Amino acid sequence: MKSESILIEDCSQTVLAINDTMEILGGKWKVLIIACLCYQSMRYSELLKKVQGISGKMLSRELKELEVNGLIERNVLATSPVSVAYKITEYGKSLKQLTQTIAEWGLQHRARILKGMRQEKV
Amino acid sequence: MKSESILIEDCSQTVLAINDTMEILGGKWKVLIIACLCYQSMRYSELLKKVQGISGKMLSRELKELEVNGLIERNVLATSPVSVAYKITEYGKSLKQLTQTIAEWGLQHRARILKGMRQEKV
DNA sequence: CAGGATCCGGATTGATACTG
DNA sequence: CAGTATCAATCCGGATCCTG
Repeated sequence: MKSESILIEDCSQTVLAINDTMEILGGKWKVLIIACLCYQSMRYSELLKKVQGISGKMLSRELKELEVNGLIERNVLATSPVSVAYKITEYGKSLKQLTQTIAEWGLQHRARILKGMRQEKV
Repeated sequence: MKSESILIEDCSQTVLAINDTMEILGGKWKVLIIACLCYQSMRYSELLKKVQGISGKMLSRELKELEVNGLIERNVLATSPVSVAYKITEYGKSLKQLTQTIAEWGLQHRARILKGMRQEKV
């Protein structure tokens, strides 16, 4: 019941809210793509390298969905063979905190694993 | 190499870190389950109701994985027909921030949609 | 280079029935 | 109540080929 950040007090509300987010960011790749684009705009081929393991098909599919949802912007550049730059929108930037939180937890988790999981304070 | 909050400066590092998190929280349900259990311990049947849409099979499977990863704890209660209480562990609580961030974004997103998406500041 | 179309195997998940 | 087992449908996603 804090004010500040909207903090939801009800569990059911939280479930609904999380589902909403999931609908947009669900799947295996969207968060990764957003995270990358939060660092800098990239072209298709660059993303293909950065987002480890994604296939071309998946990448274009996910990019399209993100674009539809207004999280990223697509710009075709009139270069020699044609290149396409993807950049995050202002709205998309609202996800930066989220991606960072996820990444940070991942780091901490890894650190914990490497430490051999000592001090299990369960 | 900052101290404080580990803030990752490299995009590739972020991708790896996010993948680590995904391995633990991937799928459609784990975040929801964790979020619920962050509010209070619950029994199987309670979770089944709270986590809208999940099937019994999925619920028990996900719970098992979360338990293996040390995020939740399972306690069989010697009640009449037998009930099982699930509670979050200390380690699991480290995900609370994450679930809240996700939920808050979902709320904001919904608010934005309802507003008819005015002021598209793209 | 960007990305659509197609084919296809494997992973996910739901329904249902069953157990302790 | 808290699961497990089985079957079947679906979806995910990779490989490959093709276009502009």
